[in-house]
Amino acid sequence: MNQIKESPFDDMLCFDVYAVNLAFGRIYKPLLDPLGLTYSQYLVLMSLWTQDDQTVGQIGGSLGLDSSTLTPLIKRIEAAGLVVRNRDPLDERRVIVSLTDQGRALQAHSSHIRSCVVSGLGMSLEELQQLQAMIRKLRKSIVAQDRD
Amino acid sequence: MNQIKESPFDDMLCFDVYAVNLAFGRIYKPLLDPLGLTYSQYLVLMSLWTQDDQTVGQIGGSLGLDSSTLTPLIKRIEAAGLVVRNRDPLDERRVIVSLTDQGRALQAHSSHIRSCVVSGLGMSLEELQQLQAMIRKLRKSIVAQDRD
DNA sequence: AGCCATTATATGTCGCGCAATAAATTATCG
DNA sequence: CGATAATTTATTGCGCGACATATAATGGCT
Repeated sequence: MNQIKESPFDDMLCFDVYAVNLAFGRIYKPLLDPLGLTYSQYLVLMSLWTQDDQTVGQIGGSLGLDSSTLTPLIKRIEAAGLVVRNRDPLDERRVIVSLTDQGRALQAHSSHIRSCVVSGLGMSLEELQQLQAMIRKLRKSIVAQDRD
Repeated sequence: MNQIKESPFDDMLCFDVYAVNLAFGRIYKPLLDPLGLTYSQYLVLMSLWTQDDQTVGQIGGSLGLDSSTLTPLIKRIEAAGLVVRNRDPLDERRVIVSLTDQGRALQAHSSHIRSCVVSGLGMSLEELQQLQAMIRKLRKSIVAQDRD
Protein backbone atom coordinates (compact mmCIF):
# COMPACT_ATOMS: atom_id res chain seq x y z
CA MET A 1 0.00 0.00 0.00
CA ASN A 2 2.77 2.19 -0.85
CA GLN A 3 1.83 4.68 -3.42
CA ILE A 4 -0.80 6.11 -5.64
CA LYS A 5 0.05 5.57 -9.27
CA GLU A 6 1.59 8.89 -10.12
CA SER A 7 1.95 9.23 -13.85
CA PRO A 8 3.64 7.65 -16.83
CA PHE A 9 6.44 10.15 -16.35
CA ASP A 10 7.78 9.04 -13.01
CA ASP A 11 11.23 8.30 -14.27
CA MET A 12 11.42 10.88 -17.02
CA LEU A 13 13.80 13.62 -16.07
CA CYS A 14 13.04 15.40 -19.30
CA PHE A 15 9.40 15.62 -18.37
CA ASP A 16 10.10 17.21 -15.02
CA VAL A 17 12.34 19.74 -16.71
CA TYR A 18 9.65 20.39 -19.27
CA ALA A 19 6.99 20.85 -16.60
CA VAL A 20 9.14 23.10 -14.43
CA ASN A 21 9.98 25.21 -17.43
CA LEU A 22 6.31 25.72 -18.20
CA ALA A 23 5.73 26.50 -14.53
CA PHE A 24 8.43 29.15 -14.60
CA GLY A 25 6.71 30.73 -17.55
CA ARG A 26 3.50 30.94 -15.57
CA ILE A 27 5.31 32.57 -12.67
CA TYR A 28 6.96 35.16 -14.87
CA LYS A 29 3.97 36.04 -16.96
CA PRO A 30 2.09 38.18 -14.43
CA LEU A 31 5.34 39.91 -13.48
CA LEU A 32 6.36 40.71 -17.03
CA ASP A 33 2.95 41.45 -18.50
CA PRO A 34 2.82 44.93 -16.91
CA LEU A 35 6.12 45.70 -18.61
CA GLY A 36 4.83 44.41 -21.93
CA LEU A 37 7.54 41.77 -22.06
CA THR A 38 7.60 38.05 -22.61
CA TYR A 39 10.04 35.79 -20.84
CA SER A 40 12.31 35.38 -23.84
CA GLN A 41 12.33 39.08 -24.49
CA TYR A 42 13.28 39.59 -20.87
CA LEU A 43 16.21 37.23 -21.27
CA VAL A 44 17.46 39.21 -24.23
CA LEU A 45 17.24 42.42 -22.24
CA MET A 46 19.08 40.83 -19.31
CA SER A 47 21.85 39.93 -21.67
CA LEU A 48 22.02 43.49 -22.95
CA TRP A 49 21.95 45.01 -19.49
CA THR A 50 25.21 43.31 -18.63
CA GLN A 51 26.70 43.81 -22.09
CA ASP A 52 25.28 46.38 -24.42
CA ASP A 53 25.78 46.53 -28.19
CA GLN A 54 25.82 42.83 -28.97
CA THR A 55 25.24 41.23 -32.33
CA VAL A 56 22.31 38.92 -32.90
CA GLY A 57 24.69 35.99 -32.97
CA GLN A 58 26.28 36.91 -29.64
CA ILE A 59 22.91 37.10 -27.94
CA GLY A 60 21.93 33.80 -29.48
CA GLY A 61 25.13 32.24 -28.24
CA SER A 62 24.50 32.97 -24.60
CA LEU A 63 20.82 32.04 -24.84
CA GLY A 64 21.35 28.98 -26.99
CA LEU A 65 19.00 30.30 -29.64
CA ASP A 66 19.08 30.53 -33.37
CA SER A 67 19.21 33.86 -35.13
CA SER A 68 15.99 32.86 -36.88
CA THR A 69 14.34 32.79 -33.50
CA LEU A 70 15.88 36.04 -32.35
CA THR A 71 15.29 38.18 -35.42
CA PRO A 72 11.52 38.53 -35.01
CA LEU A 73 11.83 38.67 -31.23
CA ILE A 74 14.30 41.53 -31.35
CA LYS A 75 12.20 43.32 -33.92
CA ARG A 76 9.35 43.29 -31.45
CA ILE A 77 11.33 44.86 -28.64
CA GLU A 78 12.64 47.32 -31.17
CA ALA A 79 9.08 48.21 -32.10
CA ALA A 80 8.44 48.71 -28.38
CA GLY A 81 11.27 51.25 -28.31
CA LEU A 82 13.55 49.26 -26.00
CA VAL A 83 16.41 48.57 -28.39
CA VAL A 84 17.70 49.73 -31.76
CA ARG A 85 19.28 47.61 -34.48
CA ASN A 86 22.15 48.85 -36.59
CA ARG A 87 24.40 47.21 -39.11
CA ASP A 88 27.97 46.95 -37.94
CA PRO A 89 29.91 49.34 -40.20
CA LEU A 90 32.98 47.11 -39.91
CA ASP A 91 31.13 44.01 -41.03
CA GLU A 92 27.86 44.70 -42.73
CA ARG A 93 26.63 41.15 -42.21
CA ARG A 94 26.27 41.78 -38.49
CA VAL A 95 23.44 43.58 -36.77
CA ILE A 96 24.30 45.26 -33.50
CA VAL A 97 21.54 45.46 -30.94
CA SER A 98 21.75 48.38 -28.52
CA LEU A 99 19.62 49.49 -25.62
CA THR A 100 17.69 52.73 -25.69
CA ASP A 101 17.26 54.84 -22.56
CA GLN A 102 13.84 53.29 -22.24
CA GLY A 103 15.30 49.80 -22.43
CA ARG A 104 17.93 50.61 -19.85
CA ALA A 105 15.30 52.02 -17.53
CA LEU A 106 13.52 48.69 -17.35
CA GLN A 107 16.44 47.18 -15.52
CA ALA A 108 15.19 48.90 -12.38
CA HIS A 109 12.41 46.33 -12.15
CA SER A 110 14.63 43.29 -12.41
CA SER A 111 15.55 42.85 -8.76
CA HIS A 112 11.93 43.06 -7.73
CA ILE A 113 10.94 40.50 -10.33
CA ARG A 114 13.72 38.26 -9.18
CA SER A 115 12.62 38.23 -5.57
CA CYS A 116 9.00 37.64 -6.57
CA VAL A 117 10.02 34.62 -8.59
CA VAL A 118 12.12 33.14 -5.81
CA SER A 119 9.30 33.50 -3.35
CA GLY A 120 6.97 31.83 -5.83
CA LEU A 121 9.07 28.68 -5.77
CA GLY A 122 8.51 27.80 -2.14
CA MET A 123 11.96 26.33 -1.56
CA SER A 124 14.92 27.50 0.46
CA LEU A 125 17.76 29.35 -1.22
CA GLU A 126 20.17 26.59 -0.26
CA GLU A 127 18.10 23.98 -2.02
CA LEU A 128 17.64 26.19 -5.05
CA GLN A 129 21.34 26.83 -5.33
CA GLN A 130 22.14 23.16 -5.04
CA LEU A 131 19.55 22.34 -7.65
CA GLN A 132 20.85 24.99 -9.98
CA ALA A 133 24.39 23.68 -9.68
CA MET A 134 23.20 20.26 -10.77
CA ILE A 135 21.11 21.54 -13.64
CA ARG A 136 23.95 23.65 -14.84
CA LYS A 137 26.21 20.65 -14.74
CA LEU A 138 23.71 18.71 -16.81
CA ARG A 139 23.47 21.52 -19.29
CA LYS A 140 27.20 21.60 -19.80
CA SER A 141 27.31 17.85 -20.04
CA ILE A 142 24.67 17.82 -22.76
CA VAL A 143 26.46 20.47 -24.73
CA ALA A 144 29.69 18.53 -24.41
CA GLN A 145 28.04 15.32 -25.66
CA ASP A 146 26.54 17.27 -28.50
CA ARG A 147 29.95 17.99 -29.91
CA ASP A 148 30.95 14.35 -30.31
CA MET B 1 41.42 35.66 -10.85
CA ASN B 2 38.79 33.23 -10.25
CA GLN B 3 36.47 32.99 -13.15
CA ILE B 4 35.69 34.04 -16.63
CA LYS B 5 32.58 36.14 -16.72
CA GLU B 6 30.02 33.53 -17.69
CA SER B 7 26.82 35.21 -18.65
CA PRO B 8 24.16 37.48 -17.22
CA PHE B 9 22.32 34.37 -16.14
CA ASP B 10 24.72 32.97 -13.62
CA ASP B 11 22.27 32.95 -10.78
CA MET B 12 19.10 32.39 -12.73
CA LEU B 13 17.76 28.95 -12.08
CA CYS B 14 14.94 29.57 -14.50
CA PHE B 15 17.42 30.18 -17.26
CA ASP B 16 19.22 26.91 -16.70
CA VAL B 17 15.91 25.10 -16.71
CA TYR B 18 14.97 26.88 -19.91
CA ALA B 19 18.27 26.01 -21.56
CA VAL B 20 18.18 22.38 -20.46
CA ASN B 21 14.65 22.07 -21.73
CA LEU B 22 15.70 23.34 -25.14
CA ALA B 23 18.64 20.95 -25.07
CA PHE B 24 16.32 18.03 -24.33
CA GLY B 25 14.24 19.01 -27.30
CA ARG B 26 17.30 18.87 -29.51
CA ILE B 27 18.16 15.42 -28.19
CA TYR B 28 14.67 14.08 -28.82
CA LYS B 29 14.17 15.57 -32.22
CA PRO B 30 16.35 13.19 -34.25
CA LEU B 31 14.90 10.26 -32.33
CA LEU B 32 11.28 11.23 -32.83
CA ASP B 33 11.51 12.61 -36.35
CA PRO B 34 11.61 9.13 -37.92
CA LEU B 35 8.38 8.33 -36.09
CA GLY B 36 6.81 11.56 -37.28
CA LEU B 37 6.29 12.76 -33.72
CA THR B 38 7.11 15.89 -31.81
CA TYR B 39 8.12 15.81 -28.19
CA SER B 40 4.76 16.98 -26.91
CA GLN B 41 2.95 14.46 -29.06
CA TYR B 42 5.22 11.79 -27.65
CA LEU B 43 4.28 12.82 -24.12
CA VAL B 44 0.61 12.45 -24.95
CA LEU B 45 1.22 8.99 -26.32
CA MET B 46 3.21 8.01 -23.25
CA SER B 47 0.29 9.04 -21.13
CA LEU B 48 -2.05 6.92 -23.22
CA TRP B 49 0.25 3.92 -23.19
CA THR B 50 -0.08 3.66 -19.45
CA GLN B 51 -3.74 4.64 -19.38
CA ASP B 52 -5.81 4.41 -22.51
CA ASP B 53 -9.13 6.13 -23.15
CA GLN B 54 -8.49 9.40 -21.35
CA THR B 55 -10.35 12.64 -21.82
CA VAL B 56 -8.57 15.72 -23.08
CA GLY B 57 -8.76 17.20 -19.62
CA GLN B 58 -7.20 14.16 -17.97
CA ILE B 59 -4.27 14.24 -20.36
CA GLY B 60 -3.87 17.94 -19.78
CA GLY B 61 -3.89 17.38 -16.05
CA SER B 62 -0.94 15.04 -16.03
CA LEU B 63 1.00 17.13 -18.54
CA GLY B 64 0.11 20.48 -17.03
CA LEU B 65 -1.29 21.72 -20.30
CA ASP B 66 -4.38 23.58 -21.35
CA SER B 67 -7.03 21.83 -23.38
CA SER B 68 -6.61 24.56 -25.98
CA THR B 69 -3.03 23.42 -26.37
CA LEU B 70 -3.99 19.79 -26.59
CA THR B 71 -6.90 19.98 -28.99
CA PRO B 72 -4.87 20.78 -32.12
CA LEU B 73 -2.04 18.54 -30.97
CA ILE B 74 -4.33 15.56 -30.54
CA LYS B 75 -5.98 16.28 -33.86
CA ARG B 76 -2.60 15.94 -35.52
CA ILE B 77 -1.88 12.55 -34.02
CA GLU B 78 -5.41 11.57 -34.94
CA ALA B 79 -4.72 12.58 -38.52
CA ALA B 80 -1.61 10.41 -38.35
CA GLY B 81 -3.79 7.48 -37.37
CA LEU B 82 -2.36 7.00 -33.89
CA VAL B 83 -5.44 7.85 -31.84
CA VAL B 84 -9.16 8.33 -32.28
CA ARG B 85 -11.36 10.90 -30.58
CA ASN B 86 -14.89 10.11 -29.49
CA ARG B 87 -17.44 11.95 -27.44
CA ASP B 88 -18.19 10.34 -24.13
CA PRO B 89 -21.78 9.06 -24.45
CA LEU B 90 -22.28 9.59 -20.72
CA ASP B 91 -21.18 13.20 -20.86
CA GLU B 92 -21.14 14.68 -24.29
CA ARG B 93 -18.90 17.53 -23.22
CA ARG B 94 -15.99 15.16 -22.89
CA VAL B 95 -13.84 13.83 -25.69
CA ILE B 96 -12.23 10.48 -25.04
CA VAL B 97 -8.89 9.88 -26.71
CA SER B 98 -8.07 6.27 -27.47
CA LEU B 99 -5.08 4.55 -29.04
CA THR B 100 -5.33 2.76 -32.34
CA ASP B 101 -3.33 -0.38 -32.99
CA GLN B 102 -0.90 1.77 -34.85
CA GLY B 103 -0.56 4.08 -31.86
CA ARG B 104 -0.03 1.18 -29.51
CA ALA B 105 2.61 -0.26 -31.79
CA LEU B 106 4.77 2.81 -31.41
CA GLN B 107 5.35 1.99 -27.78
CA ALA B 108 7.85 -0.61 -28.94
CA HIS B 109 10.28 2.20 -29.73
CA SER B 110 10.05 3.91 -26.40
CA SER B 111 12.66 1.95 -24.49
CA HIS B 112 15.17 2.46 -27.25
CA ILE B 113 14.47 6.16 -27.32
CA ARG B 114 14.82 6.31 -23.60
CA SER B 115 18.25 4.75 -23.55
CA CYS B 116 19.44 6.96 -26.37
CA VAL B 117 18.38 10.03 -24.45
CA VAL B 118 20.08 8.94 -21.26
CA SER B 119 23.32 8.28 -23.07
CA GLY B 120 23.06 11.69 -24.68
CA LEU B 121 23.19 13.37 -21.31
CA GLY B 122 26.66 12.26 -20.33
CA MET B 123 25.98 11.91 -16.64
CA SER B 124 25.73 8.92 -14.36
CA LEU B 125 22.39 7.43 -13.50
CA GLU B 126 22.91 8.23 -9.83
CA GLU B 127 23.40 11.89 -10.54
CA LEU B 128 20.45 11.96 -12.89
CA GLN B 129 18.19 10.37 -10.33
CA GLN B 130 19.29 12.75 -7.64
CA LEU B 131 18.76 15.68 -9.96
CA GLN B 132 15.34 14.46 -10.95
CA ALA B 133 14.31 14.10 -7.33
CA MET B 134 15.17 17.73 -6.73
CA ILE B 135 13.45 19.01 -9.83
CA ARG B 136 10.38 17.04 -9.03
CA LYS B 137 10.36 18.53 -5.57
CA LEU B 138 10.60 22.00 -7.08
CA ARG B 139 7.78 21.22 -9.44
CA LYS B 140 5.51 20.15 -6.65
CA SER B 141 6.51 23.12 -4.58
CA ILE B 142 5.64 25.54 -7.39
CA VAL B 143 2.30 23.91 -7.89
CA ALA B 144 1.62 24.12 -4.17
CA GLN B 145 2.51 27.82 -4.06
CA ASP B 146 0.31 28.39 -7.04
CA ARG B 147 -2.74 27.38 -5.09
CA ASP B 148 -2.30 30.00 -2.39
C1' DA C 1 37.43 37.36 -60.04
C1' DG C 2 35.60 33.26 -57.95
C1' DC C 3 34.66 30.24 -54.16
C1' DC C 4 33.40 29.39 -49.50
C1' DA C 5 32.16 30.56 -44.84
C1' DT C 6 29.56 33.62 -41.95
C1' DT C 7 25.59 36.38 -40.64
C1' DA C 8 21.12 37.74 -40.75
C1' DT C 9 16.43 37.43 -42.78
C1' DA C 10 12.10 35.17 -44.66
C1' DT C 11 8.92 31.39 -44.53
C1' DG C 12 6.34 27.52 -42.76
C1' DT C 13 5.21 24.20 -38.93
C1' DC C 14 4.39 23.17 -34.36
C1' DG C 15 3.86 24.25 -29.39
C1' DC C 16 2.10 27.20 -25.70
C1' DG C 17 -1.08 30.40 -23.18
C1' DC C 18 -4.98 33.38 -23.04
C1' DA C 19 -9.52 35.11 -24.10
C1' DA C 20 -13.81 34.26 -26.00
C1' DT C 21 -17.25 31.03 -27.56
C1' DA C 22 -20.24 26.99 -27.75
C1' DA C 23 -22.25 22.92 -26.01
C1' DA C 24 -23.56 19.94 -22.34
C1' DT C 25 -24.33 19.09 -17.55
C1' DT C 26 -25.54 20.32 -12.90
C1' DA C 27 -27.53 23.33 -9.41
C1' DT C 28 -30.97 26.42 -7.94
C1' DC C 29 -35.24 28.59 -7.49
C1' DG C 30 -40.06 29.42 -8.31
C1' DC D 1 -41.63 19.50 -11.85
C1' DG D 2 -39.71 22.90 -15.06
C1' DA D 3 -37.20 27.07 -16.23
C1' DT D 4 -33.08 29.43 -15.56
C1' DA D 5 -28.45 30.22 -13.87
C1' DA D 6 -23.86 28.52 -13.04
C1' DT D 7 -20.27 25.27 -14.01
C1' DT D 8 -17.58 22.19 -16.76
C1' DT D 9 -15.42 20.77 -21.09
C1' DA D 10 -13.72 21.36 -25.43
C1' DT D 11 -12.98 24.30 -29.46
C1' DT D 12 -11.43 28.47 -32.03
C1' DG D 13 -8.56 32.48 -32.89
C1' DC D 14 -4.62 35.22 -31.85
C1' DG D 15 0.19 36.32 -30.51
C1' DC D 16 4.63 34.75 -29.42
C1' DG D 17 8.40 31.45 -29.39
C1' DA D 18 11.41 27.67 -31.30
C1' DC D 19 13.19 25.16 -35.15
C1' DA D 20 14.40 23.81 -40.05
C1' DT D 21 15.12 25.24 -44.44
C1' DA D 22 16.07 28.36 -47.97
C1' DT D 23 17.80 32.85 -49.48
C1' DA D 24 20.54 37.03 -49.60
C1' DA D 25 24.36 39.79 -48.46
C1' DT D 26 28.89 40.42 -46.92
C1' DG D 27 33.68 39.24 -46.00
C1' DG D 28 37.89 36.40 -46.41
C1' DC D 29 40.89 33.75 -49.17
C1' DT D 30 43.36 32.01 -52.97
